[in-house]
Order: sequence, then C-alpha cells, then structure tokens
Amino acid sequence: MNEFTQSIYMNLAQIPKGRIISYGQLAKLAGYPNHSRHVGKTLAKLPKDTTLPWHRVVNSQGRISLSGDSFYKQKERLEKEGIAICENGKIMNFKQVIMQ
DNA sequence: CGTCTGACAATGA
DNA sequence: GTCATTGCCAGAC
Repeated sequence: MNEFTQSIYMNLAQIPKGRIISYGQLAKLAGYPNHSRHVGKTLAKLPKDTTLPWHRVVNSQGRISLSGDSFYKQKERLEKEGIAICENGKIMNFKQVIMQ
C-alpha cells in the first residue's frame, strides 16, 4: 500500500451516493494528475468485499470501462443508487451525476 | 534495462 | 454520435 493508493482510497470513499467520478478526476483529486490508468489498475486489485464505492468510477466519456460480469455488477450497483445506464454501458443522466 | 500492458484522457477526423 | 491516435505512468516480465 503506497501513498498513491492510499490517497485514491481516501478520495473515493468521499464520493457521495448517487454521484460518480471519472478515473482522471479521481487521480487528480488524489494529487496525481495523469495517473488515470493507474487508478483503474489499483481498483482492479480491490477485494470483492471492499467497502469502497469503486462502482462510482467511470471513464471520462460517461461510460463503464468494464466488460463481462464486472460490467453488469457495476451497472446494477449504480442503478441501485438511482443512476440509469444503457445496455452498452452509457450513463443516461451523466451530466447530472458526474462530479464537477 | 527495454517492452508491453492496462477498469484512462484529450484530441481530431 | 463513434473510432483512431497519441500521451501518460507504474508494474509485470
């Protein structure tokens, strides 16, 4: 667990329910701009039973970057928080739920 | 040490 | 709107 990872977790934990954030924004908030890719890598290592809201992280185009089972898992979790998502992973009310 | 990879982002066609 | 290209950086090999 390094400083980068720690900071990512800290900021991610503060994303309110019903809101989402992009990988780039999260990295930036954590104080590491240009580390968007590493954010995804870090989240991928999280245990299944983590309490962190990893599902509130999407790419800058407002769509889910996952595929297969993980995709549906994230989709369902988000819809449970009131965020509508298309079958193709596109977030409907993206502009309303994305962090600004 | 050189290369490749990835839950990405910004830009342009 | 979508797709391709380029830049990015830490880890794996």
